[in-house]
Amino acid sequence: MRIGELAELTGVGVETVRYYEKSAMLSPPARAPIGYRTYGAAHLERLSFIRHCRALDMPLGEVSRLLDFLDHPASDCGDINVLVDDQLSRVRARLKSMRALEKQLVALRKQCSDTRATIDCGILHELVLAAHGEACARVAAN
Amino acid sequence: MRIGELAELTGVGVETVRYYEKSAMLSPPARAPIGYRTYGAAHLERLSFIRHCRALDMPLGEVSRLLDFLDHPASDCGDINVLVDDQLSRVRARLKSMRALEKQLVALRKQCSDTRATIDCGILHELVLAAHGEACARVAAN
DNA sequence: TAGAAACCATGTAGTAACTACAGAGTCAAG
DNA sequence: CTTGACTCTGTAGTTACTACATGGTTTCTA
Repeated sequence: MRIGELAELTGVGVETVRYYEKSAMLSPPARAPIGYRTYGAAHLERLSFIRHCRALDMPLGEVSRLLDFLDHPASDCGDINVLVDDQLSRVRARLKSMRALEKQLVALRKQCSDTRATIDCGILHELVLAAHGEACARVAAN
Repeated sequence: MRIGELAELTGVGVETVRYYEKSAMLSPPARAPIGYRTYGAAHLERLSFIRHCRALDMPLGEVSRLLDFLDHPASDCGDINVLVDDQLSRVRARLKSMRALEKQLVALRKQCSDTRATIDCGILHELVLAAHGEACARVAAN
């Protein structure tokens, strides 16, 4: 299988596959006499694994650690639990701040529902006021 | 006010202030005879505005557009509404995928609650199987 | 008043995870 | 036989910062 086919099957770009190889996520494949990369089923599995983890929003560094565990089946898996727990708390923290964000944006959007001059736009007013308030709070805190 | 004070008041790093200047988010300030940047209240307001928008997770490009609106108060504000709506849908899309993500991670975490050999780790098994399944689905789809 | 700590300046390079070329070689189809 | 699609390498761009390296200035302390 050449790089284009592998990329298609896994839904990533060709450049990304080469990038993964360069950053040691994928082992260098065999080469056809002419120099073209030649992949087999093992590479397909490994690349799918990487993409699945990335879909879970894991940083490549953590995916790399998981791959190490896969390559050393005798090792203890306690660290895997920790890794997943960490990922889960990152996701939850992010989720929390995104929810707050959504609320703020909805409130902001309510400030201006029709088209008028910028100078009268409730959204812009609101943003300026909020920013001003934050700056003052900081000044007062010092 | 020198750069350090401005940075402190707005809660950003000194380097970040210089970065904003370089990328034209902040206009170049006056300079003391010795070359030090000298800021006034206007810069403080503007930087606070930028940080507030960034806290709403807006890309700098959009913040820059909002600043343009601020600088041209006579313009029509319809585009501001669109901008905020776009930001809101980005946030909501992200929120949706994060929620799905959390579910998957929780399910994953359940696969392995105690320490055992990596080869028996339910999490790793699950990840491998899921990745395998995705790859097969893609192959079948073609 | 000397010296150290803290501040400021510029410019460059690093981060994450790709993405987008430029320039050149190879291959299959019409 | 040429056109288009594919591949190769290497470099540079993206976002929003952050971290030096190197050198000048100010301010505090002994």
